[in-house]
Amino acid sequence: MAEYRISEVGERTGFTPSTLRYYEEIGLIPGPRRSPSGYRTYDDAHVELLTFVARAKRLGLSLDEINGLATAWRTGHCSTTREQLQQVLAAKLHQIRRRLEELSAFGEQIDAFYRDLAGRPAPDWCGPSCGCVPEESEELVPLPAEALSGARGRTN
Amino acid sequence: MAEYRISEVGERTGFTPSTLRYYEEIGLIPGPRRSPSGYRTYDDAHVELLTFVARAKRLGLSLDEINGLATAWRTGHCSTTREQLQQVLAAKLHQIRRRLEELSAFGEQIDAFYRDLAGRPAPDWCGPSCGCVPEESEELVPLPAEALSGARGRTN
DNA sequence: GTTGACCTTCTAGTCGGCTCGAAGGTATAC
DNA sequence: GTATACCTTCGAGCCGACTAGAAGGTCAAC
Repeated sequence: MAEYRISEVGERTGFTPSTLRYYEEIGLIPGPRRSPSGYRTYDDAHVELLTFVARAKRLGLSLDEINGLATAWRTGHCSTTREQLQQVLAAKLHQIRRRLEELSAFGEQIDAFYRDLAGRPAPDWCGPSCGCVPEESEELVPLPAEALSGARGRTN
Repeated sequence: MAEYRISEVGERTGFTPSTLRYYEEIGLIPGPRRSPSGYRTYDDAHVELLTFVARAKRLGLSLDEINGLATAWRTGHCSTTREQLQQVLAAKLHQIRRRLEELSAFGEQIDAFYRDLAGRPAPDWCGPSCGCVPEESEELVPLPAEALSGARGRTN
C-alpha cells in the first residue's frame, strides 16, 4: 500500500501540513502510523477520507458536521455501526436535498431581481447624490443564459 | 411606509439586534434613519435586504461575498451601476451553479458510499478492537429513497 | 559532515463573525 | 414618578478554524 508523508497528503488533498495536524488534534481524522523517527505516515484510505472532507468543506459544512460524516465514513465498514451510520447518512442526505432546493431558489431570486431591476422604486437609503434618475431609453442588458442554466427551474 | 425598531427587524429577519448593529458597522447594510431620540428606524427595504442576506448566509456565503451581492441589491436600481451589477450577478450565478453541481455530486458520493459499505476493505486505522469481522448474513438496510430524491441524478 | 528541505511538538496569534456587559438614555404603563 | 422594557455606544471576550513561529530532530544529496 502506498505511503505518504504529510506534505504529500497535503498536496493531494489541498490542505496544509498544519491543517492536517490540526484535524488530527481535534479528532476529525485518525492519527496515522508513525515512521521509526516519528514522521506521520499516511495511506490511501487517509487520502480518500481527506478528499471527502475537502469536498464537504467546499460545500460549507462545519468541521463538526463533517466530523459526523467522517466518522461514518471511517467506521462504515464495521457491521456494528451500520445502523447509526444509516441514520447519519439519511439525515445528511435530507439536509443536502434542502440545501439544493434553497440554492436553486436563491439562483431564481437573483435572476428575478436582475430582471426586475428597472421597475424597483428607489429605497430609503438612496439619496440625491446617488444620481439614479431612471433613463427611460436605457435597455436592461440581459443576463447571459449560460450563467443560470442548471440553477434555474425545477427545485426538486 | 412601515417603520420598525431594531428588535422588530430582528424578529422578522432572524437576526439579533447586536448582529444588526454589527452588520451596519461593517457596512453590510446601510445605516437606517434615526428617530429624534437616536433610535434606529428601519423600513421595508431593509427587511427585504436582510431577508436576502439571511438566505445567502444559510447557503454558506461569507459576509464578504454577501456584501458584493447586497451592494448590487442596494444599488441595483441605479442605472449608473447596472453594468457592474450585471457582472457581479452573472459571476455569482455561475458560482451558485457550480455549488449546485457539487452538492448534487456530494449526495451521489454519500449514496454510493452507503451502497458500497459491505464491500469496503477495513482501512489502516481499524484495529482488532474494532470488532468488525464482516458478518456475511447481515443485510444492508436500504437508505430511504426519500432522503436522496432531488439530490440524486442529473448534475446540471 | 554539512546544507537544506523536510519533519516533530508546543504555544501563541489571527481572522471572521458575532456576543456580552457596562453605563446610560428613552418610552410606556401603572 | 417609578418600574421595566427597550434603546444607545463602546470595549472586551468568545468560538471555530486555522496559521505562524520557536526550538529542535531527520534525511538525502553533495
